[in-house]
Amino acid sequence: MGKHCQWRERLQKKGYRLTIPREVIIEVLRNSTSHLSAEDIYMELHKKYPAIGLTTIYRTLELLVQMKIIVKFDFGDRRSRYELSEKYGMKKHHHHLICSQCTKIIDYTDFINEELELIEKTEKRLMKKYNFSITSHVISFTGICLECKKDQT
Amino acid sequence: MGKHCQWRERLQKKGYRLTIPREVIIEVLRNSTSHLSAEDIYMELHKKYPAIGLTTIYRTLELLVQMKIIVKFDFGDRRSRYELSEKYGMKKHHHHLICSQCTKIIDYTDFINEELELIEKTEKRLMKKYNFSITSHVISFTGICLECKKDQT
DNA sequence: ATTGGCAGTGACAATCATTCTCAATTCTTT
DNA sequence: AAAGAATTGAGAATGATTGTCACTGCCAAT
Ligand SMILES: [Mn+2]
Ligand SMILES: [Mn+2]
Ligand SMILES: [Zn+2]
Ligand SMILES: [Zn+2]
Repeated sequence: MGKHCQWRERLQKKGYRLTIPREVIIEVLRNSTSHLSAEDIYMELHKKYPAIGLTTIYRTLELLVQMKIIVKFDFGDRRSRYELSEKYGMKKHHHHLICSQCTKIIDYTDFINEELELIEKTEKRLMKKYNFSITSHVISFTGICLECKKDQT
Repeated sequence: MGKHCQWRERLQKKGYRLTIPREVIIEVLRNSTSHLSAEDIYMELHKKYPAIGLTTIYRTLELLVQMKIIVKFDFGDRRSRYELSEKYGMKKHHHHLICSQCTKIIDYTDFINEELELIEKTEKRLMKKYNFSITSHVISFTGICLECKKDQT
């Protein structure tokens, strides 16, 4: 229950079928807390569904991105990573802290109010000034995480 | 004059040599207003310096990134793109507007004061809370640019 | 000025995520 | 059941990036 089920209707309304691969790929994304790559998903599924091929994973992810059911990220490790979008998953909108040493990624959602207000204000200003319809934003901070700091003697 | 020349000393201090490819690659980046890929740079150089190979471009870019003389970006078109970093180029720190239709990228530098203050404040808060040394941030807004909006009837 | 060592280089091969192709399978609708 | 469309998987192809290796040029010590 809740909106996290509506992706099915959304697909069907556009004439797409509900298939096992689509079901299971979304399920994997829902049950994961991290940012999965196509291959991560493939390996996770392969245990229970050895028939599902990597090509299908890629195709499905592409479709889901296009339908805005999931979001595609590029964290600089040369492979795309995916998250359920806020609307269809349980995760709240968040920003990222990326460790440039170990590539670990911390999601943070505990914005202060000013932060949200300012982003909104900035988006409005930019839309007007550049005649640009903003649909989403990505904010990430890069640096060195605690563990990596310790490691470097 | 100005700090934009100090990259030479920076390289030499670390024992790296000043070579033609390094000189020219930085020159190309300096003279460009857009975000160049390795191949963009290669093609630009190839006219005047046909002897410089693509491999060298990649190697040099990697070195320059590591020395923080340039910055590597991932805009989602599956190739890395590079900019002189604020310290060594003339470009001011900026954020990005990315058109998801035509992949055009607008740099904007006209922050409002609140924007800069809030980023600083947020960085401080995150560093403390997550024990994370933040060295840089990337902020980009994705959407549809004016031209693309017109095109879609 | 030679020599030895090592940074720097370019051609080419290898890698690896992603996309393409195509024949086979499954749904949906008659 | 049959037609037509959507979906699929295997394997080939693609394309950006990285690795290899023999070669070149620079510099310091002789
Ligand atoms: Mn995330
Ligand atoms: Mn830029
Ligand atoms: Zn780390
Ligand atoms: Zn556009």
